[in-house]
Order: sequence, then C-alpha cells, then structure tokens
Amino acid sequence: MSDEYSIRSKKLRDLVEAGSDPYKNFYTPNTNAKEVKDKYQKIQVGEHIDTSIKVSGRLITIRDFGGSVFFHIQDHTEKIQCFLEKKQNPELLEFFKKYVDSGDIVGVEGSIFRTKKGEITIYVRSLKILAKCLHPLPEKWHGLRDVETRYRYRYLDLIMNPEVKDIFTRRSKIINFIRNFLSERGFVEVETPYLQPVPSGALAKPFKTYHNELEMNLFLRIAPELYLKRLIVGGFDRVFEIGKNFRNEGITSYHNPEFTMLELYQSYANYEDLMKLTEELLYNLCKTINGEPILKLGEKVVNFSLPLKRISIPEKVAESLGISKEELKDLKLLKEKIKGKMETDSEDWGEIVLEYFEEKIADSLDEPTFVVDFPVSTSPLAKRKSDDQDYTERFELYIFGMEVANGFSELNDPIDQRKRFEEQMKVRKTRELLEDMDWDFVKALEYGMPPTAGEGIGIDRLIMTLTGASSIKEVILFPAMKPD
RNA sequence: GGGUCAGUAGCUCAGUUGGCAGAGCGGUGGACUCUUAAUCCACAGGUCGCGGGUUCAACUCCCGCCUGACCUACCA
Repeated sequence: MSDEYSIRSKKLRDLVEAGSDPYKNFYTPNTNAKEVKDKYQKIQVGEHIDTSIKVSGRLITIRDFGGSVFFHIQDHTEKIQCFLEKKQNPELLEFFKKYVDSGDIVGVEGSIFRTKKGEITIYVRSLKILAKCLHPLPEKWHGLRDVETRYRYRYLDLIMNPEVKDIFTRRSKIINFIRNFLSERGFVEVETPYLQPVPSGALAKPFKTYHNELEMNLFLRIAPELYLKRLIVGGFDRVFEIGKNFRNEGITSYHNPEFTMLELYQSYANYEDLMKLTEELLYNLCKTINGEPILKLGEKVVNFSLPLKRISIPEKVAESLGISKEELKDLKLLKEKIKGKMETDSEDWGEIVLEYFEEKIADSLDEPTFVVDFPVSTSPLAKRKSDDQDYTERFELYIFGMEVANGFSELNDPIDQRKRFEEQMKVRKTRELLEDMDWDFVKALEYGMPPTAGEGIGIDRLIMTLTGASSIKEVILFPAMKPD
C-alpha cells in the first residue's frame, strides 16, 4: 500500500464512502481558462472582482502552504491558477488536502483576483472532483520526454506537452482549410473503397485481408486513384478525397504504414493548372494559419510567396554533368558522365536521369520547388509533353528535400493503359506480386475519360513542413509501433 | 535489410577500474496563508529492458533476444 496507485485508489474508495462520487456525470463550466484571462486582463494587483466563474480541467500542479493552496488547472484552452484559503472555506481546504491529487479532473467555482506576483487567479469558493486520476503525472519540470512513451501513451503526451496538442490542432485547421479551398473551387468530396479486390493506383506492397461472407481476398488500398478517375468518367468534373492509404513497407521518419493522402482530379485541366492550384492552395493556407506566406520554424524558413520556384530535371541534370540538354539524351554519354559520381544498375535512360536527380539534387531542395520534366519511362500514367516526347506533363513538389505532392496530366488512352497494365503484370510476376490488375478501370477508360489532371498531396508530410516536425510520428496521433 | 546509440524508482537523469542501487521531481508524515520548479525536516519507493554466460562478486564484461531513436539501404 505504498505505491501511488494504491494511495490514490484508497482516496477514491474513501471518497465513495464519504458519499462523494469521484466520477461525476456532468459539470457545466460557464467559461474557460483563456476566456477568463482575456476578460480580466486589465485588473490590478490586489483587485478582486466579485463574480462567479466556473471552469473545469485537469489539476496539474499544487503548491501547499498549510493555510492556503495554489494550484493550476489546465483545460482545452490553457492553464489558469486557482487559490484556496482556509479563511474562505476551512472544510473545502481540508477536503482538498485529503482527497485531491495532481492529475485529477476538477471543477472550480469562484471569483477573480490578481495575486501579488501578478497572476490572474480564481479565488475558489467550491471545488468538485469530476474524475479521479489514479496514476501520478510525469514530472512537472522536465515533463514527458521519452519519445517511445510519448507515442505509446499519447494521452500522457498531450497532457504534459501542450505543443503536441498545438500540432494536432494545426493539423485539423490545415485539413479544414484544404476542404474549404477545394469545395469553393467546385471540387466534390467523395469517398472510395478502402477495401479493394485489386490494390491499384500505385506500386506498393499492400495489406491483405479476407471477407468471410464473400469468400474473397481483399486489400487495404494503396491509393484511391483508379476509383477517382472512374468518377471523372462518370461525369464528375472535379473530385477529391482525403483519406488513408495503407502500404505494407518500411517505417521511417517520413513513412508510416497508414498515412493520409489528398487526391484530386480536375477534368479539362492539365498539370500546369494543377501547379497553379497547388501554389495558390499553399500560399493561402500558409497565410491563413500563419498570417503571412513566409513561415519561420526555428532556423528553417519556408517561403510560399508566388510563384513557387520551378526547376526542370533535364536542365539541372545536364548542368550538373556539364553537358547540354541534347547531349543528355545520349544514353552512352550519360552513363560515361555519371561514372564515379553515382552507382546504378539500371539500363534505362529515364531511370538513370531521375535517379541522378533524386540522389544529387532533390535532397537539397529546401524551398518549396516544383520539379518538372520527368522522363517518360519513370511516369507510366502521365501524358507526354507535346513539344518533347521524351518527357511527361508531370510535376512533383519538394519541400525540405521531401516529396510532398505529385501530379500530372492523366493518361486517358485505354489502349495505352491496357498495354501498361500488361507490362506491370510482367514486372509484378518477377517481383512475386501476383495480384491481378484492375481491368475494369481500363473498361471505364474505354467509355472515354475527358482530358484530366490529377494530383496527390501527402497530408502528413505537408503538415510536417508546416509545423517543423522532423518525424512523421510527430504529426500522426497514433503512429505505428511494435507491441511493447 | 545493414550500421551506430539508448533502455536504471511513476517522471527526468547520475552510477568511476567489476565490489552495499543514487539524486531531483513526484509520493507519504510533519511545519508553513501570495506561491508558481514554493521552502524546510523526516520517511517510503528498484524485475538496473528480457534470457543466458564469465566471475568469489555483474547495472558494469561476453553472447542472444525485445523495444525505440538516428544514419543508411529499399521505396510511383
């Protein structure tokens, strides 16, 4: 009976015996910590406002002086100090010392004054325990730092580290903004299957599951792409979906097995239109959450001022290799030039160019930058550029060296699409990914899909860049973890 | 997948050459009516990540495993 859990449990039993319910059904505060502080900001030291405010929240720190007690409670807005003295209510002070611990959810009622040290404080007249906390909170000064504990017990993380709550509040605002932004521009938000008979729209290892009644294998989707394009075929002009994708692959500081993706499709638009849409979205998003388009994150600065920087893969690669864009197209010369700078086992011209770009140039793209002119062989679902058949109408957006968005003018030729699926089947067989392709999607294209541009934006990664998080786990409430 | 580092009280962390397991916060008891890391006195609190091994003796050295972080590799 010496550990804290037992001690607190005993207090709980004693409370019940004393006829007090330690888990109240309800309590209605009439304001919150922030509102109180704002409203009474002007009162002077020593001044006492005779009002009756009720706030509730978690009691986080206690300073006991015998005849009086200071404590802070933290609600969903912030924390506020409370003061309870013997003179006012001796029974209540006794109750507090006997039953109340840091961590408890309490409701307090009282008036307002400013202490000698200048803090706006609730002069407590009554206090109720609304929910007893049976565990001690982590240390008040250092808080909860251990990342493993923070992720496994996110509720503790949120209690102890207000900046964590800020990140997820900001995440919510960002997603809301995106929804509104797209809705205002005529995009219809839709939902497409998470359970798919054929995992499609990307090349990634899927999670497999099984439907008992249908007696069939199903896969958690790796992308919603083909379903969204079916909707374009069906006559939706502009659609988007914000949802989870699931990829059965490695976990890194910017990969989580389930992650949130925005995909949007706009018919009668091309990749240029989507770049404009994207930079407008980011510019306004940053201005809305930050007040200005330049975001300062410690030493890092992200500048979303229009227009965003744009660089061409062949230009940068040719420049880096000291050859012309025309010479770059010579596979033999290219392989000779990269010798000693980069190892590759690829024989494909486009793959080598892109590999070189990603390895030597992309990582250093800190400022938001559109990368354009992807080689055809590396972009199987994108249309070729009309003025250069070796490259496609595709872009990726990089921020802090991280790929945040990927968009292109969509292939809508069903014959070409069928051919590409057949080629993918061969590749999958050699990689022992024996799933079938989504042939019905080809059929949909055979009915005619208008010229369309589509884009995917990795929401988690976008939020990382907008909050300065260095790990994707910091922007996902419950990131994937092995059992402890 | 490969490499590096870490895991000790509820939390944050020390722990020397292999020689009794430590501190602060938190807790309990006591003093204290304007503190905010309150202060002061006393006390309690340990599966040293898990399992083997070496040794008179292991938190410490060796082997294996678990969990995490970082780097690297893979990655529409």
